[in-house]
Amino acid sequence: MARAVSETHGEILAAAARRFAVTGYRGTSLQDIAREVGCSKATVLYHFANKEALLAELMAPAIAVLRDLDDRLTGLTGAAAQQVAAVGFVDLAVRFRREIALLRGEFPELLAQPAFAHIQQISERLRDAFAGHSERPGARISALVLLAGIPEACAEFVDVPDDELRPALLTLVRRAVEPVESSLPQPPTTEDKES
Amino acid sequence: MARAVSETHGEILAAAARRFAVTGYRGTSLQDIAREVGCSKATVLYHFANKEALLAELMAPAIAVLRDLDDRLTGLTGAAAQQVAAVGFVDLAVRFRREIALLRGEFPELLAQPAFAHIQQISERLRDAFAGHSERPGARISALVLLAGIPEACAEFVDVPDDELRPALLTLVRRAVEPVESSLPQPPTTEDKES
DNA sequence: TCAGACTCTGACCGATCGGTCAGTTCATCG
DNA sequence: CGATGAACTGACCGATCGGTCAGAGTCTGA
Repeated sequence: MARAVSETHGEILAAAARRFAVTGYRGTSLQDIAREVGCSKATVLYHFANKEALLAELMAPAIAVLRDLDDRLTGLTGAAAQQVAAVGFVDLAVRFRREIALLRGEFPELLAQPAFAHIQQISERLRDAFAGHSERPGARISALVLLAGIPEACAEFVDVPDDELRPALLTLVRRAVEPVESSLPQPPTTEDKES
Repeated sequence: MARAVSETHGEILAAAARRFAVTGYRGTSLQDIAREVGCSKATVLYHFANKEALLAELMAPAIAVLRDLDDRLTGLTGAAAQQVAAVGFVDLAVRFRREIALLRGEFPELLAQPAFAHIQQISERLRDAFAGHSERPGARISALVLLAGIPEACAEFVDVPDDELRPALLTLVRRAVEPVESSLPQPPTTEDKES
């Protein structure tokens, strides 16, 4: 009955994604996943060190893109940071909205897990960029509303095609974001916004 | 050692609020709450039928206001509905942001509990109103971003005073919301928006 | 004084959780 | 053929969960 290793590994991963999307991470037991695959719980733990490793592998691509966005943000300030953050984050949320849907509302406690320790800091820098590094409360509040609301909307509209969801979100962001006062006379370097 | 009933009852409620705010609803056990009060777990369950009843009593005031908003929304369409929904929802989120913070990201599964069965429907009607009852995807997407993001922002900025948070959010909503085409020539009846 | 109601508790329950482990099956290869 | 190692499993573990229950302590009013 032993299948090729990669086969079962992938099946477990797919089953986990399906179950997490329905009942959430905490609400899904290893037994549930095993039942869906048609193997024993011990088999799941043979292929993955623990439950957290299963989630980490599922989220790895999305996290890689998030880190890349964080890198592209370093050094940018004001309107330039706003622009890169907005385009990058909307793109990220749209592309990985299925992964986001898996975690529906479990981000806070999930981020506390060792595997996602750095995500917290990245999201704080992203929020700063969204606010154009402004200290004005209005700017920071708008930034957080968008950063929290966009993933939620992406997870909800899983079936809306990318090229409909993305422009709608970008239009919303442009309208909603507080225009930042150019404290530094910074030329709008929009050259790398589509890299 | 027996205290007055209302005293212990209130202490348990306060302790639960404190613990829920830190570790979330699911992440807080009845034992945790009992430890914080300085009584036994059985005492907690003497004063409250079960864990869900504890949460329900904690959220009761917020839910009452939400139902009231829902009532005021019935019959309204287009821009009028948008206006009432925006002002009402922002006010609700600001006033009860401590209660919202308790549940940080646990809304989806919490709403599945019997005690909150009707909330799901109310929030759907609220989303419709935010979108001005428009079917345009852009309008519906913006509505969901705001409806999901505003509570999150309110929970995050617990320490920002009301009269700073509220106008910032209202400004954001006015900028972000898609202006609805007045399909019905409806006079802007804003008379009851501040009742 | 005493019955009954109220408040509170320790001990216990069944269920479920993530995770471990010894051992079985089986394909591959020297 | 026999040895090896990867794939897989059932049985089991300790911990924790929400919840139950019989009974102890205390107060009150007839």
